Amino acid sequence: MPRTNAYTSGNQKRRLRVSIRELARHLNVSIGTVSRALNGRSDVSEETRQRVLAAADALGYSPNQSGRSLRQGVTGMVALILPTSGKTALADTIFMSVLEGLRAFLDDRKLDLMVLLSGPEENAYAYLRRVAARRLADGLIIAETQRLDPRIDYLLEKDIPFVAFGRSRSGSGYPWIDLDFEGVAEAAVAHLAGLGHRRIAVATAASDINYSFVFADAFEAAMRGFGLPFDPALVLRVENSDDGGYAFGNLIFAMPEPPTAVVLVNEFMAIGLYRSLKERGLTPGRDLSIVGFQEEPNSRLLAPPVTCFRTALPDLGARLGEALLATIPAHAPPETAGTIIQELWPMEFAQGQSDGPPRS
Amino acid sequence: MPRTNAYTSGNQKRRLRVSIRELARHLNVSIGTVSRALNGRSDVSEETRQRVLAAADALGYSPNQSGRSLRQGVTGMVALILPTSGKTALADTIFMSVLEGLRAFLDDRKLDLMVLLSGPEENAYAYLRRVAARRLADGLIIAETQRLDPRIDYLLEKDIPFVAFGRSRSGSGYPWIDLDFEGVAEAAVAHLAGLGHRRIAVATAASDINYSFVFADAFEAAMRGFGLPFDPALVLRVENSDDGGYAFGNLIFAMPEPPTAVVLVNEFMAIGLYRSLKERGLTPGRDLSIVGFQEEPNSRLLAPPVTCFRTALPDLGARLGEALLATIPAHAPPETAGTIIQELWPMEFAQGQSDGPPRS
DNA sequence: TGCCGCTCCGTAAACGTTTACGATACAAGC
DNA sequence: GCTTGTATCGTAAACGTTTACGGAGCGGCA
Repeated sequence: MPRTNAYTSGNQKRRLRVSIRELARHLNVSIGTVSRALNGRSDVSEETRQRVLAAADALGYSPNQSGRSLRQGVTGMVALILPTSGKTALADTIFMSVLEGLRAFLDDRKLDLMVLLSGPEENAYAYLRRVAARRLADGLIIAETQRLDPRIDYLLEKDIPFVAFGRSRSGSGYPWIDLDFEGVAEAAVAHLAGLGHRRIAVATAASDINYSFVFADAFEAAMRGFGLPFDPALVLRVENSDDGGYAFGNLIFAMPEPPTAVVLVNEFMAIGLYRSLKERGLTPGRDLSIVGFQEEPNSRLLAPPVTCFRTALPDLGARLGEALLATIPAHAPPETAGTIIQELWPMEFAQGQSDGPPRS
Repeated sequence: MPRTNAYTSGNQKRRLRVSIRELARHLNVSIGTVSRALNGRSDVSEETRQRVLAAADALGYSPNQSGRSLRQGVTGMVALILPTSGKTALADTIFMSVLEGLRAFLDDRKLDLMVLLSGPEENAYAYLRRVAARRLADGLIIAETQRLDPRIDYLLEKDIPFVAFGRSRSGSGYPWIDLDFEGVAEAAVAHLAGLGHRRIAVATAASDINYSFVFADAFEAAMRGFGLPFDPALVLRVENSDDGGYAFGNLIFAMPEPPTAVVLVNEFMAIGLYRSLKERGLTPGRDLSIVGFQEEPNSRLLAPPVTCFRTALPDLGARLGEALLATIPAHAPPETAGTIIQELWPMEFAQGQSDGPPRS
């Protein structure tokens, strides 16, 4: 197929795309020299380098990425794969902050970040396979790890560099960063126990996301650790959204003996829970103590402000970048090359006004 | 540099990546035949095709995207470039819905969507140049178009297929989809005028985003059109966020003669404005009529619900995809090939409870 | 003069595909 | 038997880079 260099059909014919070959011909030098000049190698005279740079600018030349990565075996890109679950608003706001930190981190290292949307959760695995096999990126970041996550098994088997945002029971020995759900559960229970609460409920996510199990287990361990009575009926798995929090509220107040305090696995739920309380004429912090998880930008709207655990999400994003790069031979800084980073990310306590001593 | 096919250093040596050449050698056929078999061409016997498919699966072969796009001149990807402005929450929630529609649309056509984050607004142009020149994607979608947007000039000059989400004064004859700000402004003013309001303020964005000017201008035209007094002091440009809405509230109530109704360019502002009203003991809909723009998921939390104009964002995303594909020769469906789609996207009125007749 | 080393540049191979073209084998038609 | 057509496959070029290697030119030194 003879694809001659296309011209626009307009009156001023204009070359669509100039290759390094044409640039070299235009300069009367070899393409090797052009490449060396553009890539800042030393074995080219300063004079020709300037000539090349000037001509490249004049002709609007820029290297073709496909040719480049084909030859070098490296794309210079990092992909983050995000399930765009319809309701799971986690992708929306919290993640944007993590993303910004990650992006800035990669930007400093001349790498580009591309976010790929895998669509609804059930397609996540199929999508990953499609994308990973094509080697669009030098490394992958997967999010919202499931309790058993076939993506992890696949990536391990194929030896594709990746880091997981969240743990999983699948595979082992792979890099991950996860929020310190255990630490939060313990600190939350300690805080509430210190206020005098003994009957504490927990709201965790109903999906297969790994942390929903981790958090529930950690909660139980903490309750027992502090010598509080643990009632399995007070561990409720609801939808991971504000609607889930609303449902949670309805559930606990339908109990013969409602809890006096609750711990939420995230703050989306706080929004709905507040709504549920309001409908009953109850006040957060007085009639029910609420401790949330990661601060969610929109929960600033809530009054009274939610007592929660939080962290600097952009820093977390940057750390994800570090963990990923350490597993990519071509991009790993010498000091961390080959290191497998597995890290629980600490959260700090932020006192709000949604908690207090039990009322009765 | 002889990069022999690498092996892992583990005990069970495993080929990292198998190329079409090795697959062909393993099958004792030519690489041409393998390629034809995998790509579903007709000039290969059904028997060999099955053999090839089986072997490809067994060896875990999948084609290298760089080689593929180098040869074909097409990447099969579409890039959406998103400024990740720190405060402009527009990127966060509204955009996710548009994205999902766009993703599904492209997915049906075997194209992949990558979202690229250009960082803070001031870097948007530099980032676009970097990314566009490398031809990572067959087409680009740019968002948050500025009043004068150098990105558009650049893309037009380089003949790179793109569609803009939002109009601009830069360039012309390029495809875009934009919300019907003019229609909304007129309908909003008509609605409020019908309720008896004469003194109406508008809150628009303080940034250089194009629609903030369009909206303000359309508002003025509508006011004059309905024979209402137009007071330039009632056109306020505030930060495009809930904080901006809060500031807007403080501004109008500091006026000697506050407006009785307001129109907001988006609903983030409604959140802050409600806060401002609440602090003054005022009630939306009774003390101040509020008409918002695109419904924002989190504004569901507001009570009373905001009267606003909205639309099905995923459909809009799909339309963006159509407009883009029409400009990409390799991907355009025959019926729209070469068409330049420029479209104002209609919004529909949604009656809430944040408006009513003026009080005094 | 002969040799060495350095600077600069050209040559060509290689990365992994796709695909136009030609070659082969075989069946069908005269 | 010869020609023609069809099905199937191999060959090789091409996409746009990067880079190992070698060669030319030149100055310095013994």
